[in-house]
Amino acid sequence: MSYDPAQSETRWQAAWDAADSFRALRDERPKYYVLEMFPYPSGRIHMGHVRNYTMGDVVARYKRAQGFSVLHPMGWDAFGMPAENAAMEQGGHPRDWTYANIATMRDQLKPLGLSIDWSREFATCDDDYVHQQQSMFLDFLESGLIYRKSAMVNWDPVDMTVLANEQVIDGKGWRSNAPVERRELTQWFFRISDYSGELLDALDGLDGWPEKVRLMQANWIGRSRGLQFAFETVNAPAGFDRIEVYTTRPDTLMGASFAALSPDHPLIKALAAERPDIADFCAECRRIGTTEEAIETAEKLGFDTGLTVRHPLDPTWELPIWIANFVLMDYGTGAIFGSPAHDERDHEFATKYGLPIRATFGPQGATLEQADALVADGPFVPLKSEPVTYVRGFAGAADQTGEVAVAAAIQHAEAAGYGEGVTKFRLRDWGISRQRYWGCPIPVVHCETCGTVPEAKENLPVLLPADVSFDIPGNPLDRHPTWRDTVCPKCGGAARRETDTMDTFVDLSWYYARFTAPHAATPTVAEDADYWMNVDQYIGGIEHAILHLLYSRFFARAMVKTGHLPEKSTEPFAALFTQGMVTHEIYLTRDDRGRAVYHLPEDVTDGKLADGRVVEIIPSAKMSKSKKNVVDPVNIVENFGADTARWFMLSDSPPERDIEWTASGAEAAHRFLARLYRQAETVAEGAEDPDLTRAVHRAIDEVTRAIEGFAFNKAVAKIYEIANTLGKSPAGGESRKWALRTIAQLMAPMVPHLAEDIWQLAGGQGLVVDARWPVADPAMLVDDSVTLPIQINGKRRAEISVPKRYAQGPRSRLLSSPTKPCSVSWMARPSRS
RNA sequence: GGGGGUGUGGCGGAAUGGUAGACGCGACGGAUUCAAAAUCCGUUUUCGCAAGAAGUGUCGGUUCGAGUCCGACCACCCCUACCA
Repeated sequence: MSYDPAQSETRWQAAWDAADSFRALRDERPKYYVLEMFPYPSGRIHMGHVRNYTMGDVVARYKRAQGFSVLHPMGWDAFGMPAENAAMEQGGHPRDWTYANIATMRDQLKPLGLSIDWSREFATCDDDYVHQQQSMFLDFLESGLIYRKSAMVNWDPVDMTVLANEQVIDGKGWRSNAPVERRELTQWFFRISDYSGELLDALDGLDGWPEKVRLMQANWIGRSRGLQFAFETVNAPAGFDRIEVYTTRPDTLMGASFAALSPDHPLIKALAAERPDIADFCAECRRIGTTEEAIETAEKLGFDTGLTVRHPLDPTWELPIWIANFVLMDYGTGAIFGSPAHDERDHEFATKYGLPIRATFGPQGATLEQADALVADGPFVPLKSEPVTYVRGFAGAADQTGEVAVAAAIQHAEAAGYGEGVTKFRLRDWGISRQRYWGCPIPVVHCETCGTVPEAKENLPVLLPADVSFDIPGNPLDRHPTWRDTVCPKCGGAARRETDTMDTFVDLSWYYARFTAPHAATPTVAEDADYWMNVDQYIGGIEHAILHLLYSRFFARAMVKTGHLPEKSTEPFAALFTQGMVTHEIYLTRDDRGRAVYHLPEDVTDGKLADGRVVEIIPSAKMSKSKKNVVDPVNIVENFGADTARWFMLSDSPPERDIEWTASGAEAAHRFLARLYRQAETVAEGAEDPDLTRAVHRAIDEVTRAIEGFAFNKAVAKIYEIANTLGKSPAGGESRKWALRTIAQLMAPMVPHLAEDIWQLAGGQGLVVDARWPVADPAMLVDDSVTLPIQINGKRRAEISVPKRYAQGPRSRLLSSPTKPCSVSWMARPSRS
């Protein structure tokens, strides 16, 4: 028999199924919950999935062998636009498309031999999941966590839907790539901004998260401390006596030269109604505001309204009110004061429109004249921590840092009563309304008499109607009278259903909790959540560092508040690991017009096509269909077996870094597995080889530490090493079999099928999947005799072999020599190799 | 503009402040074979026949000793961006 992955992988998967090995059970063992971000059922699994789920599987199997009761589930992120787009393009129903894809992908995933408890599988579009999510929505609504407001939204004219700020990239829709327009719509919002401070502060406690992700979230939440105060207007229309302004640099108040308002500011809107020139300017700003060139070139546009405001520190000092396209209505108050001397943007604006530029401070020791001269050509913007000299100060000392001056200015404003210190966050409330069909319906009705009324819980789930068509853009729910028209649960009168559905990020914000009790009649079950939560290790792509993870952290808090999760689940993910992408070279040739023509990897051999043409090679790019640099995992599994794909995914590159898939690497992985299989088959007579025994113990120690540290590439290297050692060892009989069995155990998390083969060939009892993780004997980790390198002035000059007991003690000595002193040192640890 | 990260052989990458280049790929040589594939045994940082010397982006510093710590610079990558 030779290594036959097709046959043996099927066999061992059947054996695990028969033994129900991976069912997650609540018992007396300590629990371990490992979760990989679940896939969107696009239709086929790709190499990124293989890498993600292999890593999770290594952790799951390793923890299982260590005696933990492991929860390792799988499900489907099944709502979303691609299903609807497919229905539009090819006909059919999004539900059918989605469930067919799930079936295909499940069939592709299962041969990988992942230790998943498939009994917990669900899709977010399952009626049951929709039901529980709607039920929680009603609880959140009742707790005041959800509200409805009219808001300017980002409207994607192609997908005909609202986008979250986060889904707008460079002014374009994240999916359609169409320039986003602004529209005013009544929308449902989650009050995530109420939790801004908490979500930010709690980042400090997430020790198991990458620093990078914590930073990205902190920047996204964006806390700033500043002064909010009001300008008194001079000749503004009635109702606009005061204009609220927010600034993080109140210390520059004496350098103010103008007030700038957003084109969307209420005062400007009021003026625009009267004045066509202002209306025209605002329309122009809106148009430019969403195109990509505007963001690139960022030209500052302003319009002088002719109105003025009084300076808060000097009522006789009037500042002009300008409309400025760079002032955003949804940050701060939509109004600022311009301080051109100390702000790049304000300086550009003031220069363009001939507004005064007055320095508030200059370099230490500067006079008023020097400071003013300095800022004439450009703004003076030192670090806030740098001491400067205030030449137009009004609070605190003349010589102080910006930080101190800001605090003093806030104190001054509060004492004098013209303003107060406030902390603001960049984080907006989370708008979840989507004008799409294929999502979780928002369980609310609009009644003519009672207004907006939550659907009664006994009427849940509100399921999507099946008879819909996608031949015209827009939301089919809007034009489905029998579904849309309903009765008010409060008064029984005629009412209309809410036709918006929820952002799919809502579905993703609690699936990890649902896995703890996936088929329960309530969203969660206290005992199950209490036992399984939190997720001990979460694994996924860095692209979810902000949105998904931040929303989930908010959602967990909302679930704690509404009693759906225990208090300890405020932070649901104890540890997070973000894995790198799978990349591949891109192969292309040029057509007669010089345009790129891409070629599939299987069509290229040694840099040439079958017809002999040489291809251009672009190194390491993310696998993408359009560039044709994709390798289908299904083919790899068919040709080499799942273990080869898994082994390659774990070798070479550290898990957090990108890995380049190469055909030669995959073949090498396969060769190694086959060689090891042959070694296990070979019956060798012989005695114990103490060197091998020691090497095996060392391997146990090193592989264990590598897996613990998420350094799977090092674990793989150590297994290569011990396999090479075994190949050269004269050991035979039981001692050799023990070595083989131990190697099988060490490999089992990575290549579980081959591990079972070897375990069996080497006389292991039962399944290796049920074997307890081996423990290294500390006494075997040190050699009796060690080779110590001798350094002279840090350079290796010699090595000596000494009995272990002499390899202790001082590490270096300073010696005198006839010419100059030199240091001789020796390492108190054994030589490598 | 702001924030973060990374620079080590031909390549992916190893190295608790203590022998730089583990392990793998590729390449080269040999064995086996009629031949090839597969397999097995070697060699493979550079210069040098050798002894030896140099060597972790560049320049400095700390240290008996620096890929690792500190400072400056260079290059590349990622994220983010009119945030008042």
